[in-house]
Amino acid sequence: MTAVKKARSPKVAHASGSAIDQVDTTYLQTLMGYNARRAALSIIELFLERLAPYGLKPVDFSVMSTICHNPGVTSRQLCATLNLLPPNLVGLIQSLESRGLIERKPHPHDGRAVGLHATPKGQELMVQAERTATELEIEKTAKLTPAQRKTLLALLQKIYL
Amino acid sequence: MTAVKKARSPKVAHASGSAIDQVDTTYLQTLMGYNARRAALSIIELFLERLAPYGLKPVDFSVMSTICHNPGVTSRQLCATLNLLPPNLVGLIQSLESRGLIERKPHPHDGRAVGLHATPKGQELMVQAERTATELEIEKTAKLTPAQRKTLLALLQKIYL
DNA sequence: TATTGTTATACTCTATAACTATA
DNA sequence: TATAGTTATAGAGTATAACAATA
Repeated sequence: MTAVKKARSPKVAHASGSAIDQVDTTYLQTLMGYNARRAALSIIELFLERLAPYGLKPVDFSVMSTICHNPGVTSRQLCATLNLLPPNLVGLIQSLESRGLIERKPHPHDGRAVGLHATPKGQELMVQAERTATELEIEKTAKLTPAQRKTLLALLQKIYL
Repeated sequence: MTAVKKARSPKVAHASGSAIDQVDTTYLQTLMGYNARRAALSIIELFLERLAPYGLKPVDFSVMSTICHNPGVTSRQLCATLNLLPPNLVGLIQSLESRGLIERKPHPHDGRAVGLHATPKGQELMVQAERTATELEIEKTAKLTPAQRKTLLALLQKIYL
């Protein structure tokens, strides 16, 4: 069930003039980066469709979710946590604020920083959005048992955390 | 060991004026898309460094690797296999050709199509590049046992294949 | 009529340098 | 001096529409 086929050496080749009917990706499938990227893009494709009604793309969603679960979090903390660059967060935050989903309040101890808080409207949106996201993910991972799903999450976190 | 903590509801919040010291990402960590993307980006980051000497980025690498293992493969087949769009492959193929890594030969049965073949130079480069990629991946997944690594690959493929 | 490969182009995402205000 | 937030901008990646040549 977890068997992985041996990758073919690049030197092994078909005759020069023959056509390929079935493309062999055995080697690429041995690479974690390739598989993780393909799996992520597959999920994100559906994510974009399902979350479009909320006006949220993956990064917007992760930022909003993190703000909801961490009221008062700063931009810098968001960047460090979600691996974003500060300049790329500025417009995103402004957009969320102008939509009335978040508020910027002065930081309690640091006059340079700004605490980000979800408004009631933003909180309500995210309750629905998170429900939608979780549902979509369960659909996309339908071939996995709940135990396999837990295992997969834990193993992925061992790579990037 | 594979335990997954319960996600906190978005409604649960700290007091409005308090600062966040440790950012809670419990909910995002329950999402496969988030974890797969973070893991992929973590691996790709090192991939870019290590494969830069070969002049190969992830997409170049996957295209070259697929051509090596499938001599005579067409652009369309590459697009379908690697989930790329034809217009975005044109410049990439031209670049690989001008570097002397691949050759374009007429397709045996289809006058519209062009068969792509790795040159000896391209094959030699890819033997080294694939070795480097495999090494880097083993480093990045060092926290996983070989059995866990196999499991992870198989589970990811259940999502996107 | 459908498909392969191509061109042109637009849009999004990501990255870098430099500035200001505060610590 | 270092850090938070910001601005401007450049580069890479990804997307759509339309075309010529061939099936």
